[in-house]
Amino acid sequence: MPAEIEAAWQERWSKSGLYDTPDVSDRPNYYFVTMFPYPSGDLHVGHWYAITPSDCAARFLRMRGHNVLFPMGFDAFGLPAENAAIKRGVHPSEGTEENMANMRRQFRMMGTMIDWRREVVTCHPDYYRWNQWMFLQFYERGLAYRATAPVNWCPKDLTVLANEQVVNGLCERCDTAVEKKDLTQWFYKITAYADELLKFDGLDWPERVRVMQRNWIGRSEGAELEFPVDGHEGQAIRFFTTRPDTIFGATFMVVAPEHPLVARITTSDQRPAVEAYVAAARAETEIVRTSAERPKTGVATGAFARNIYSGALIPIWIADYVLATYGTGAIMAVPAHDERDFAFATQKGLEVREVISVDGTEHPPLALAYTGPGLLVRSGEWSGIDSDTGKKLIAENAATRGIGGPKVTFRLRDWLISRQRYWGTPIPIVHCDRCGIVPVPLDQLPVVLPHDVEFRPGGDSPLARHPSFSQTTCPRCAGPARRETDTMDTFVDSSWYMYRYPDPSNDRSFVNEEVARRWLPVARYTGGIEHAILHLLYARFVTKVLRDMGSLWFDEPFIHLRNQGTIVLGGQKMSKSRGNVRAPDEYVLRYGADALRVFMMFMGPWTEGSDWDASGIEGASRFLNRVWVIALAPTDNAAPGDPALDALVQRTVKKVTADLEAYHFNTAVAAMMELANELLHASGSSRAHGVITLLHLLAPFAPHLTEELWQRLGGKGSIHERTWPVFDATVGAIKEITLVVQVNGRVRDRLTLPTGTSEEAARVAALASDRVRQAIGAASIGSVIFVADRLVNFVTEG
RNA sequence: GGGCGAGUGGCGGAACUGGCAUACGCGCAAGAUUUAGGUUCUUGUGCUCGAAAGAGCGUGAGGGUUCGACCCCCUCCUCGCCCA
Repeated sequence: MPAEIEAAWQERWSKSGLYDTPDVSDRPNYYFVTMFPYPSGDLHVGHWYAITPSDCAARFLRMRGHNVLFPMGFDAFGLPAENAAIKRGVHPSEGTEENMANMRRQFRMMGTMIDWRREVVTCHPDYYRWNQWMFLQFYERGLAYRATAPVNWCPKDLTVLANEQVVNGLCERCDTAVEKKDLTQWFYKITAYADELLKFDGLDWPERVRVMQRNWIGRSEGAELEFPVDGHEGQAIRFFTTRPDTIFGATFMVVAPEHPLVARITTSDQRPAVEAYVAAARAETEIVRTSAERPKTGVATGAFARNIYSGALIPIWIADYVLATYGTGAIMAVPAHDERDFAFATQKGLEVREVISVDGTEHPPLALAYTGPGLLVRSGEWSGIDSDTGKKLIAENAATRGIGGPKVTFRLRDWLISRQRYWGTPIPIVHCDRCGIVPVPLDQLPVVLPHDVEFRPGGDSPLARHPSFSQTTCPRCAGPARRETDTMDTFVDSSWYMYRYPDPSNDRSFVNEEVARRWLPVARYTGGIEHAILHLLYARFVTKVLRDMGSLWFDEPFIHLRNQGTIVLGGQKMSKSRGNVRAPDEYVLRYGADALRVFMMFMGPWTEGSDWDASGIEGASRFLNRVWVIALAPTDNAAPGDPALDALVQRTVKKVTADLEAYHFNTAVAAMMELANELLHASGSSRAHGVITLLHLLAPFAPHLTEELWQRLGGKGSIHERTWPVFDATVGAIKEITLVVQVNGRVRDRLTLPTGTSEEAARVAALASDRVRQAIGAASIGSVIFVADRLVNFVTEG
């Protein structure tokens, strides 16, 4: 039954173009985007959980008078399709197209208000040519560059990864331990925007996400300095420290085993131990090396540096807890004021020298590192000043001595965008023996991904083996040249797709400015919290670059952001790669899409996520059946109205409206259930009005059922084009309240009184209650607490 | 280790700004309708004592502030996320 009604309405909506959103209308435009999926083949329950509440919110805004654009597309490049090609011989484009066709069908089945005319598919050349265009613009501005660096390599996916794609030292996709490799790769210079990316002014974003991005960017202020290596004229070890105020306490140095100076300064008697240690450290992963629980290991190089502040000669050690890829790959160790240095010093018997003291006096040997603020002691001319001032003064002093100075560092690294894989956007670069790196001229875009490639497990990218693709002529000198065969990280594709929906088929620019000005930036964006760093940070970066290029006029892509929680099954996030997905199709077949939609929104607070337990869908289904029965039951309109029911209807309008504004779908559904329960037993004109109002409130949640009932009840046009009910405060006013009567904080009675009853009247009414009098007994009343329309509390004395 | 969030019936969860704890739903029990099952409807459903009226206890544990605490403060436990 629901399935038939639903399919019929989907068909009619599609034919009538109900969800085709015009660029210009008599209503204000509102751009609502929810994250597009990777075309993995099926929309599972997790996708429904992400999308149907967003659709509900978009429909709500539409009924409130906005011209809402709610588009959808596919993040269609990526590894799974290519891995399937290697395993099963299906070309990635075929598999992807098939998957997208199936998922479009499923999207329709959900009853979403997606405007499919604006679909964006990132693996189509008319989309990815703009990836290439942007790359060339970035290149021209020095924001895309090629460099050799130790990069993250996933030995299973056979490609490099961006820092953001390495989670606890494991590949974000396949949980394989990531290795470090020195490779020449393409980067986007996101660090150039590090400071601006720390600002979230004017954004309505969850605090959590902002904190995560701030942590990821990891700005730290300090100083970069150098200490000369004793006995090695002209050699110095540069290091960054956030605590230049503790420099007099630097009693040794630690450099990464991979540090270039290690081989040069190691003394001959230490050489065998150092070489063995370096070899062992190289074999370890970063997670193991930096784990706080792991005992600190290290070997002395035999060399010494001069702490030019304290004047001491301090030993230089190598230890694997210092990473070559962070900062300068070397630190000054201040065991008295850093926990890791303290642990290392204790273990190796190195000197601990206190230089920061809470009370300004020196203490006996410390049992623990003191990492807090204090006064400098044993710090030469700076002794006695506070540590914050000390940081500043010593950093400045280093600058005057020509050995460094104040410095701000970031944890954020540049975004590594090259991937040694086939199924992605080709990087539009030609390598010419004569001219070097030559960008592909703009009029030659797109550089189309060739279709006829050979997929083989392992080894290099299929593009590198494709002769007519890789062999080309240099655009500059017309001599023989090679094309770049790396493709772009798919996060490049998704970093700007929201700018393409308004004008998806434009072949002159990525978006027409006039159209763009009608929609951009995104007013509301919803999606999974797992994208808090990666996708959202990249999208912000790309937006800022496009702004600086003059292509966009705003600073941030997404003004308002909310994240749904994750759907968990068997203790794990539901996802195809984890093999714990539940298909919605069987539920849709049995209960209908509306029931599944309502259930997903009713399960719990959307922003918190939930464990998947399908048994509750019965409740949603019963509720919708009840609405059906109530709506179609004959009503005697001549019968007198019921003010209490009218009031409940109005309060439900208020509650559902407020809840939808706040993404509290679960309590909105609960409120509508309560109203339905009342309507079931009501009759007369109030009931008829209540039914119509309920259908409007329910329309964004259950679009098919409400549309069908609206039509059956003789409504004109689509219910989805109707105006959202407005709360009538006069009708909805609460006329009677339950006053709780407490004696000494314990509830002794409840009285029904008119709203606004005065303290005096409430007191009198309360004391008229036998139960209250009994509870007070012989005691005398001390004070009386009165909260209007809520409670009166008698506090007794003696 | 640091930061953030969370912990409420058998289960999912609700509770405005410190004011009736457990709305709404699932499940369960009893009843009505039905040949039966299913559907639907009604009633009940935190724990303890009690025939009942009612009383006491009760929001992870312990303490505090307050007339009054799921809510605020302190200590601790557990889980999740981010950072190290």
